[in-house]
Amino acid sequence: MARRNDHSKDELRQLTLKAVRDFLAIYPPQDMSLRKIAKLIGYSPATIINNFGSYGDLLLAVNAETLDELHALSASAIRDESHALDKSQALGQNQAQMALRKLARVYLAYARKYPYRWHLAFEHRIAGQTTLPAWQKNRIDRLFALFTEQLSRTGTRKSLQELHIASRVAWAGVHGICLLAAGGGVVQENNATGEQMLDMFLTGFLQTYTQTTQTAQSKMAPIRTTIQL
Amino acid sequence: MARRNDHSKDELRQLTLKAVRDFLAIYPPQDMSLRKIAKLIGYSPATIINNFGSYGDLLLAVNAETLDELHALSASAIRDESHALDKSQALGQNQAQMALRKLARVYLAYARKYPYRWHLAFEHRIAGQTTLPAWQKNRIDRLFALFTEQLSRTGTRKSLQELHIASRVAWAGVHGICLLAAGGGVVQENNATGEQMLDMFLTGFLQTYTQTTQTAQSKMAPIRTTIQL
DNA sequence: TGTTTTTTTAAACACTGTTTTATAACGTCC
DNA sequence: GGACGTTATAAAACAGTGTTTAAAAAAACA
Repeated sequence: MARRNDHSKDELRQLTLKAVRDFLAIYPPQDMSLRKIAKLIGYSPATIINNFGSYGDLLLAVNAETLDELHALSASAIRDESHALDKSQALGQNQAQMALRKLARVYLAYARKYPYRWHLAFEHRIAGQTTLPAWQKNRIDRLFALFTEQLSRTGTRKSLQELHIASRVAWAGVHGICLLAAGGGVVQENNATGEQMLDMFLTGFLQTYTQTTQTAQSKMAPIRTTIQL
Repeated sequence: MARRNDHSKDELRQLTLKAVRDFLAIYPPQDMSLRKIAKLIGYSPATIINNFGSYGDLLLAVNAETLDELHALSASAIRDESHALDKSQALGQNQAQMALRKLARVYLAYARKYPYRWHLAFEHRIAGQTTLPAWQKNRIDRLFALFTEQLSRTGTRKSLQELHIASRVAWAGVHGICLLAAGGGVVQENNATGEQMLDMFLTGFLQTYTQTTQTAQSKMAPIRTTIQL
């Protein structure tokens, strides 16, 4: 019940975050608890709450780390691909497509390597918190931006609106495939490899996206746009 | 503490399931609890556990209902589309494509109308249950099968393996887009409408899928297939 | 040294899902 | 009708959860 001064405030933060990371390397999020983490770092539950605000805020901090790590890996992968000179076709457009494929593969590799943390970052809802804080939303937007950048570099002339939508579609496809391939959730897929699925998706998507300048909906069949259940 | 006989065993099951459905029509899953549902139906928590096995099993039963409902709506939508005669091009291939678009829209409409139940069905992990029971996995497979059927009707000659993968890709894309459009999760998208995203995705996917018989990976660029983080 | 501030936690609180145990009602047999 | 076994129900206890309160000890400052 007394002051210990074993660690500074920031050291304790890092210590706690590492404990969570280590825990989630072995056990799923639903097996984790504030009290277990507290025992793991040798402090009381109240101490963690004093430092993070609440258990939910601790999870939010962990998710921020996860998103930062995923972003850093993706950004550097893209950078490598952009700087690599393509002798067969030295066109920036194909570099952008390559970068997009690489980006998707980094996503999948990350989801496979850290499935529990990956799941927590994307499907966790903070109890009682109806909307997530701005600094967290910015991290999500930064991930979308990676897709937007590469799509804009494909050389195809598109409206800003359409570029925006396309980047969301690209992200959604990659994310959905990672859900299947990384497993851990309700849905799972063992027969098909994630790489095959990613390739099939991106091939179809990029081919149509780069071959035309007209909007997608103008090409589509004229059926009623919304469905009443 | 005594026997009441107000409801039969099956009546009580239905009563409980309806209470959960009603609850999830207003409040998110993390706000729900066994005791709240018990109070809602006027029985004790132990009674629910006696009838379902555990709280997790109750959620599983609710998810089964959700998946059944989604399947039924999807199947009938496809049936309608298949029986509708297309005067402009009376080809079964285009009917299949139309059915696929309709299927995707039903998914989106359902995710929008029952967001909490939809989320619960696809992202819930039963605590302590490492793998979900076979009767639940069958329901998931039945949903995949709807995509497989329509893809096989597009007239394009594909190997069984490739058809299998393609149906997973189609499902993953639709699911990822529904995640974005139906919101409720960490990621959310308000600017782009779900319909636009679905159209863009399916247009690209179907165009490439139907235009060629060769495998997707043979067309793709020869880069290393896996990424080491 | 005495006072204030900061850090830490034990204990209490209001929850959670689950198990145990007791009891009241039902169906069945004599 | 009365006794018996079965079945349904719930109260209470249990182990766990995140959070709040209150107190105490160490550090910092006067």
